Parts: sequence; structure tokens; C-alpha cells
Amino acid sequence: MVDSNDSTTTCPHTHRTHQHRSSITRELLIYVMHHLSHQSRNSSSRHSRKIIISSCILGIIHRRRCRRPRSSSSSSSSRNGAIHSAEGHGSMSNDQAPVLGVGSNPRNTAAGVLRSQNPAQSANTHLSFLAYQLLRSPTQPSDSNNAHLPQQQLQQQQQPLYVVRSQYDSLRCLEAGGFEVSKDVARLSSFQEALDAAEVWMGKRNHLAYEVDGSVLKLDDQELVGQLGAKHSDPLWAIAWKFPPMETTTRVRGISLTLGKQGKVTPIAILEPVNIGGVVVKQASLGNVKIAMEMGLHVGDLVVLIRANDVIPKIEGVVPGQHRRPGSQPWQPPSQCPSCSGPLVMENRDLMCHNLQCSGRGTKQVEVFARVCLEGSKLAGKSVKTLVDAGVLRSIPDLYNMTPESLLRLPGWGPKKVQLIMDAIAHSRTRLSLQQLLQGLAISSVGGETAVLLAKNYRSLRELQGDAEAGAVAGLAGKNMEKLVSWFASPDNKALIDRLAQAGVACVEGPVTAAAAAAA
DNA sequence: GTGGTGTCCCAAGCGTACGA
DNA sequence: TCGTACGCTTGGGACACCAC
Repeated sequence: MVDSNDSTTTCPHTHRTHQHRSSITRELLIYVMHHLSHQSRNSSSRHSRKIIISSCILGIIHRRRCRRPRSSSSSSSSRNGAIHSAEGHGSMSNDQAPVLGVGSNPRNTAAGVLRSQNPAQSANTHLSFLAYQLLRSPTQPSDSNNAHLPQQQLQQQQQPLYVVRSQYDSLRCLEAGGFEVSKDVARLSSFQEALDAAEVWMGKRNHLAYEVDGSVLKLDDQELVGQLGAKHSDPLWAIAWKFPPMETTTRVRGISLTLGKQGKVTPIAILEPVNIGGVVVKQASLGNVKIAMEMGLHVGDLVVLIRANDVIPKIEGVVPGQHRRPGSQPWQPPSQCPSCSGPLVMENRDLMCHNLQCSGRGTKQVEVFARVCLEGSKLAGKSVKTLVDAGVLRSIPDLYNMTPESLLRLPGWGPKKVQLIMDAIAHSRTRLSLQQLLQGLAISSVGGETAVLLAKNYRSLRELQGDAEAGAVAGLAGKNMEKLVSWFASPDNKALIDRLAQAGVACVEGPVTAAAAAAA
């Protein structure tokens, strides 16, 4: 059982980076313990201050077919439950497994099945659904013929069928509704009991019919759950208690560089392919230049590789005491941009390319714009690079000058692909929101949340530009505002905005102008 | 039928900036 | 000063879809 979106706070209790446990987790523990100690002095709440511990069934795989290391785990959770395949649900035939890739990675197999549009194929996967959370109590069925009834009367008809005061209640409610729920659930009265139960349960790991990656501890009391709420996407009333990450060693074949949309250069270790947790890892980010240098990494070194939270490949460090080739030197950061060969500048821990004309940065920026603003265009990575290499595209406004004929001349580009792109571009002229545009322009420090905030305060990019040029942006302060002001002050970006306006992107000029343009 | 590409998802680490 | 929020980044595997 696992929380929706897997957004429970993770506490890798047996992880060797235990000291890195997040402050959010600590706060949750303190808060939970505070409430439990309060409960001990308040006998009237004896039913409400409980903790639920449940098995964390994350993308469980048929063990007979899967010969992955026991420390591996995998997950695929739907919004309100976990998908799993267990021995008790029948065995798979040999010819079924390759179709769905079972045996390599159950998390992705389950994710693929959920996306599959072929029900017959999905039915053969022997996956089961375990419901783990009730988002809202089911209500009395409403009658569409009652739409004319007064609001108060309608509300009375929509009273919950079940009164759910706890997580435990919600599981029983789901069971009553015919959903399968996990049998590995315990309801305990103290935090220590919950921890002890988690340890005991984890000890059974090798004897279960499915794979797990830990346990989830949840506050049982719905009222407390509501009071605690969530921070960002992390609920404060639940905590994932996980096994240590998988670990292996491999050799570094080389180090390559990637360029981000803000001009950040990131070193990537190219590795001898190694299987870890059912996936073959061939490369891993070194985070930033400083980390790579501090690691004292030589090409050819044997390194310790983990998958953080069983997902992201990460190099933990160099295996000590190994024999290196005579004369081998530790990796040194480059002085030139891998894309434009311009000078790189060290800023804090990162190497940055500040050349606004850098084609590498331009390509990344177009990719971001296409992903955010050209929905459904299927224009991404390699396609953008093809356009840049063909000279069709250098920057975002160039998208609006492309013609179907110019795209159809490209090798491998057919009418359907071209039509999708042209439709998405046409759509973006009139339907793009300011929030999307701000996100799509890849302005430093403007991500999803900030874009939403700015879009609340401004009706158009021009309006925001006016304030930014005056030096004050509503809703922002400090360095974030300075960065935005600086972005609008750049002649290149001014030209970009002008070109977008000329292309007819409505949210640049605002609703009035857009309406006028439409009328024209 | 095959190969290439796009999208989505996972969830953590890290850095920066803001506000109490 | 510290806690918090947010932005950015990461790799691999699954299916869908398109071009050939």
C-alpha cells in the first residue's frame, strides 16, 4: 500500500545516508509524537489517535519469473491504489512476458499496462489493483431529474453513504465497495509500535509473494490528517519507511557534457553498462562540476553506483584503493562550451555558458517551449535538433515562420507529423495562456508556480514587460524579481517578444489586442 | 513489420531565494 | 539563522504513434 502519487515523505531508515533524512520527515515525526503524547493524557480520543502501518506494495512482480537481486524493488501506483502481480494471481506463460516486458522492470510494466489501449493484452498481465485510499466518501446517488431542486435539498441528497473518520475506516469502506485492499495493514497506538511493526514486517520481505520497497506509516485520524495537510506535494501525515537503495560497482568509460536551457553545463559519467534493479544503467549525472572535481574521478575508475529511491542512477563515489593506469589524471572541467565553444564561467558549483546566441542553449529553449506551449505537437529532442541542424530553426520565434513545405523536405518527416506541428503552432497563437508562455520562455527562476503567480497579476506579456522595465514586478521580490527584470532588459529578449507579437501570439499583447486582431 | 521518436512516470538531490 | 518553497535536473523503460 502506498500513498497516491507516491508523494509520501521517504525515510530511508536503513539507508547509509540516514543523516540526510529530510527536515520535513523530522517535523512529521515530532508532530506525530506530540499528538501521541497528547493522546495519552486525553482518554476521550482513544479511537482517534492511531497510526496505520501498511505494506508498501510497489509494482510487485511474479517472483518465479524474476531473478533480480533481492534488494531491488519497483513500483507503479495509480492515483488511489497500487498495481501488483503476485503468485497467487496465476502464472504467466513464457510467451506473455516478453510482450509486456515483465521480468525487466515491473514498475514500468505496470505503467505500460495502465497506458495500454488494448484491454485484451492488459487482461493477460495478471496484474491486480489494491485500493489504498479513499479521496472522498461515496454519496447518495444524485438523480439528474433533481437538477431543479434547491441547493440545500440537493446537498441533503448527497450526504456520504459511509462515515469515514480514519484511514482504517476508508479501507473497510473500500472493501465494502468491492475493492481489494492490502491484508498487510496494522493499526497501532504509538509511533514506536509502528516503527517496531515496520521492522518486523520488513524482516518478512524475502518470504512475500511479491516485491516491496518498504512500509508506509500513516496517521489514522482523518481529522488530524486534515489538520496536517501537505507541504507542496508531500503529505505530512504519512511517511514511507524504505529499504536502502540498490548498490553496485562499475567502471567509468568517459565523461561527457550536457548543456541546459539556462546554459548550465553538467558532466555525465559514461559507464560500462551494469544491471541494477532490473534496468541497465549506461550513464549517470555527476550533478555539477564541483561534485565531479571533489570526487577526484579518473576515466577508468571503478565507482559505486546506486539508484536513489530505486529510480535515479547516482554515483556515490570512487571505490577506494584501486589501481589506476600510470599517468592517469583526475577529470578536469572544460573551459569551452561543448556547443558554441564560447568561454565557460564558473558560478558557485556550476559551469555556465552565457552566450545568448549559443545554438545548444537555443535548442534546449525551443524544446522547453515546444513541450509547454505546443501541446500535441510531438516536437521534442531529436526533432528540434533536426530543425536546428537543417537551418530551419534557431530560436523560438522561428517556429512561427516555418512552413509545411520546408518541413516536408526533411528526411523522415511525413505529412502527419508535419500537420501535428503546424496545428499546434496555429493553436498556440490564439489559445496560449500567459502562464504557459512564461513557462515556455524558460526564464531563469520562473517555473510553474511563479508563472501561475505572474499570470494572476498580469493580463499580457507586454503588461508584465512594462512593469519589469520600470523595475517592479507584482508578486515578486528580491533576486527573483532582479532576474526577471534583467531578462526583460536584454535586447535579445526584447526582440524575441517583438517577434512573438508579430507572429500573432495573442497573450503577448493581451486580451484587448487579441480581440481586435480576431475582429480584423 | 520494423525502427525511430515522443510522452509519461518515477522521486530524489541540490541550489537558491524568501520569509519568519 | 533557520525552515521552507520552488526550480531544475537526472535515466530508463513502458506504450503510442508515425514514417518507411
